[in-house]
Amino acid sequence: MAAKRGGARSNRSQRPGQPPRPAGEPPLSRQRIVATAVELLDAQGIDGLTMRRLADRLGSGVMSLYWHVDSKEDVFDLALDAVLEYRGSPQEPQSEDWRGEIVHILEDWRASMLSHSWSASLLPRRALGPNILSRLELLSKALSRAGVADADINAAIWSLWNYVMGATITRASFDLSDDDRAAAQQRLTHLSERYATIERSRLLLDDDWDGAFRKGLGFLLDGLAPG
Amino acid sequence: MAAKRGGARSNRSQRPGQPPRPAGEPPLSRQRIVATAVELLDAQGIDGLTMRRLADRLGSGVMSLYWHVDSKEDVFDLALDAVLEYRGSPQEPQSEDWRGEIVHILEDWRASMLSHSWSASLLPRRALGPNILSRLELLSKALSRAGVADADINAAIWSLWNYVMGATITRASFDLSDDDRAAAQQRLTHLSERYATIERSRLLLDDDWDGAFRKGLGFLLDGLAPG
DNA sequence: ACCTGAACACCGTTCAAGT
DNA sequence: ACCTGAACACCGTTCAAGT
Repeated sequence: MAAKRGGARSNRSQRPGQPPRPAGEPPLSRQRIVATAVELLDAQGIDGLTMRRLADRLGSGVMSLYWHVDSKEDVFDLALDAVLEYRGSPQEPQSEDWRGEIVHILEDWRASMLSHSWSASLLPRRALGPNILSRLELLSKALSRAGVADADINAAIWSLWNYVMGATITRASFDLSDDDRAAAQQRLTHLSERYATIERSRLLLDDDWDGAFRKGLGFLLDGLAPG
Repeated sequence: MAAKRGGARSNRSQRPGQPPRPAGEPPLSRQRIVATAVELLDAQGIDGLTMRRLADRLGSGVMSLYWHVDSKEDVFDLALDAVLEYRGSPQEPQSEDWRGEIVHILEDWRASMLSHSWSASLLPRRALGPNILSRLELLSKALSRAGVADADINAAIWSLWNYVMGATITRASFDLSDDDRAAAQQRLTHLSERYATIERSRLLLDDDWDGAFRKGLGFLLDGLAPG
């Protein structure tokens, strides 16, 4: 068994086309681990991230990771927050267009998550890193400036958060399965007496995700700050 | 190694206080598997569901499950949809209060998911089972009756879906970690120049989840069908 | 301070076989 | 038609040890 294990490991570290890491390999660090985890997640999805594979990519032993990181769970948290760094100009033009500003903040948030589609499925499990908090802060300020009453601010923030997270998660999960969607709509047609209404409106085939996101956000903002 | 395995198995099937299943054990079935999976998920959470543990609870060998079920993924799908069965009276009183009706549908949806908190974290990965579709159908009909224009119906459905799913996922994940939330708010205070606004509004300590849900839903419905 | 390999206690699923 | 055990190819993490 030990021999078999050994064989498997050497297969892994001699991946075809991947020469052994040069001796000048930079030392392990929390940062390098997180960056590589994001790469791996982008390439292989959520189930593709394995402490063993991560270590391989970094050219180190598995257990070396645990010096810099508490657990796999920790890696997930760090990767999620890393991907949510806000890259907008810190000094916004302070326009009068508060509504455009809020829409921009939320569309950017959604876009950041959609460009790393695993991030949506990571959300339900985890905590609020500094980059998420920064975005919430930004949003809160914009809502204040827009004149939302103090008593309504938290509810407004959570409403928008809920909407964005729901939309992003939905979009990311449906994206994986265009065929599934077609098949589902097919099933609907087949059972059309049970699902007559959503069959007729072609709910599952509508694929203008960006448009639907904007439209729904519009409804919500109308409700939040009428006039 | 074979011996060790055997030992582990017999430990498992002789859990303390759990007599061996009587010979009259009902036969395995898809239904029984799903029901037991839900039990197990309720008791142990998402990481607690294991094909091996599931088989143990059912008094069968692991591989017997695979006759009735395609994969673990399949079990997740079935468990999620099982928990979303709609238990309302099929013949609603058809009230004039369309808004109350919609609120009821969505609060019931949220409540169903929150009473099986693992269901929220399952959402991002998966498909639309019959019970989910039924709820969408119900919602669609209510929106029609409320006078939402046909052209807006799909956007309205997805907006409400996004909101409910986002709210449920957020609530379920924050529920696990009251301490984390307090710690996070603590951190905020400590770095208060960066997060001044959300620190002041005590965003992370606000725990009237039900109230926030209803309030935000109100905003959204105001936007969806003003007047 | 930082990195390591061996070992432990698990996983999901394939396969060939049993009834 | 339905159920099974052995085996395969993995996991995350503990631990004692190395530099």
